[in-house]
Amino acid sequence: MSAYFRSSPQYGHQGRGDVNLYKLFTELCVNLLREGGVCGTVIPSGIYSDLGTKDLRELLFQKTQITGLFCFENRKAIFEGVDSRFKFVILTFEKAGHTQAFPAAFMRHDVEELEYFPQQTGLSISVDLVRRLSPDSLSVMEFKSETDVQIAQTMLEFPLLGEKREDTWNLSLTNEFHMTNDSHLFKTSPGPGRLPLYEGKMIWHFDSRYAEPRYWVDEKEARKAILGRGGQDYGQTLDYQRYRFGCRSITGTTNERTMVCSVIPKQVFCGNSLQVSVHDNNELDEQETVFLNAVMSSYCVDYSLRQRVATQMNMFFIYQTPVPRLTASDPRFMPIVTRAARLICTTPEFDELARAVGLKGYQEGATDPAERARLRAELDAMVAHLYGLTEEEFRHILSTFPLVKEEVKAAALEEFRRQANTPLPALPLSTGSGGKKAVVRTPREVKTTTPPKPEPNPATPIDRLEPDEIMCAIRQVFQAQGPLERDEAIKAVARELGYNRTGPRIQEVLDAALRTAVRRGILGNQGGALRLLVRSVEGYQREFLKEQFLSALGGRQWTEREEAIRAFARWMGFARTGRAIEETARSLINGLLREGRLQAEGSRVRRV
DNA sequence: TAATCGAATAATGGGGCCGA
DNA sequence: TCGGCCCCATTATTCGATTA
Repeated sequence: MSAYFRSSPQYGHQGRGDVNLYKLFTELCVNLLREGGVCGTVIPSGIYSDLGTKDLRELLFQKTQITGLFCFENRKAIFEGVDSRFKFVILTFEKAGHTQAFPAAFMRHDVEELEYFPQQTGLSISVDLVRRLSPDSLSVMEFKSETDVQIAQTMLEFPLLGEKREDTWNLSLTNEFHMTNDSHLFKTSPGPGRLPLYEGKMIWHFDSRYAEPRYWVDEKEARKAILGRGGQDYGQTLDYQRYRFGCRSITGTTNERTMVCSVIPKQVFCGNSLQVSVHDNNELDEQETVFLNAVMSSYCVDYSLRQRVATQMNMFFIYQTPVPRLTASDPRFMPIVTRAARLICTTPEFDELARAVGLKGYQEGATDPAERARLRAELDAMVAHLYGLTEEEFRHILSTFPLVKEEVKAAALEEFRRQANTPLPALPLSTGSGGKKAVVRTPREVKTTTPPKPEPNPATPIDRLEPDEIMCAIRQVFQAQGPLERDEAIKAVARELGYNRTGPRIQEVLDAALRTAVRRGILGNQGGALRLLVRSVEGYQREFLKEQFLSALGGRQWTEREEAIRAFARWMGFARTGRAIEETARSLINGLLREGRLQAEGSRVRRV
């Protein structure tokens, strides 16, 4: 049966995964429609989230105009006998043209709401945004408000975790042992030569002993299984002998937390309900593992994943999460690492890890519940700042965790506010009253080829700074701080550029730069205060961007495309030319070429 | 052949409701 | 007030399938 469907030309968009009636049916609907015909169908939510429906989404985006994606949860037993957490979609589309944006509503409980959809409920999601958020799967995130879209775009300033980078660490996940396929290896009692088998339920945030193990594995047998039949065991260090990042693969969006992860001790094996990081190519060192764990444990990342995941924390979801991949060369790195390490390293098995991040030993781990709560609030706030979120946005994120205690959320928010006023201490470790100060090791040499952020040289006179460098500083400041009066703004930008005093010359230059920023649509003037107009490049009108692109290009000289894109990004104040900017700029170039406002020769372009 | 994803099904324990 | 029962949240297990 499945062979028939897989080979049928009329079912050419079924993609990977199981043959599934609703998938077949959806494609059939598209095929049967005449041009201009419309279709409405009730199907499982997998249509917008699963990897196996990627091709179908592509088909719907390209061959139809989607007129509605209304998703409801079966909480109120709209379909009897179906699990309450199962989600369905009422999908409507017209076979005409293609979809640029579509109205969507998620996690509704009452079908009556359909009456007001999409006029009064729901929001518009652009296909372009879907492509940027989920380049690998085209899965649609479950946005419930414009704030969600905004936050997603802000977070997208950082590279997706699955993107392999030369200049920083990378994450690759694996399932070590399969609970079914490898069950012959599992013993039900500990013994000499046996190591515990960790499962998902055994961990919680910063806690790798949340429950006791059920199974043990003979180390020799396990090594043999890991190395496979061909692999030689000459005593080499395998991943289980390192500290690893591990996360639960069984989860749910209505659970207290959706992303549950921790650093796993050495000398344990992991079942497939606990996916772990791969280290055999030095992808991640110990400090970076701790850093990754801190970021992944945060409400920010969890919130992002909750909008994608159903019940399985699949790897492709994790790989499509934007994560700031800081290294020890960044001043914000160690404050996060040391705090997270104090939460993780509370037992002797983490002594080595504690030392690797600069603590004296596991004795410096935080065991007092109040202190642990404080450290967690600090970490969550730090990560929220790292992502460049506003207080409103962070508040919104916290509000999407109804099962988390109010006081925990309040502490995180309060800490967020405090950190907004007081920059983070470089050496964080105040271990409470009477506690000893920890020593932080000098950051190790990082294997970065390019420094993550070019530090402005404070010695450079302001007149000699590149104008675009000032634009980037302006965007940076407003991204971090929100609306500012003109005078405050000048001071803040000056500080960002490394000037401690704002003399008359600096004031003059920066005042002019702020006006330029308004002209370029970076800032807006609202009631006397300046504020960031648009956080990321896709918030702009396309026509406006085309003008800006041409302006950034300057005269009629030939410019390499790459260089032109970079110049455009700086012109708009974006210090990093991320994927979003890159894609937008390429599309602008194509548009301008079509309109004859730009000409191309090989890889170079110039104004006409 | 290992890695990975997807779907169906199930066990368990707590909380709350309800009738005796 | 108490016991039974159902719902919900949580945490899986198992099987089927494709793809690199």
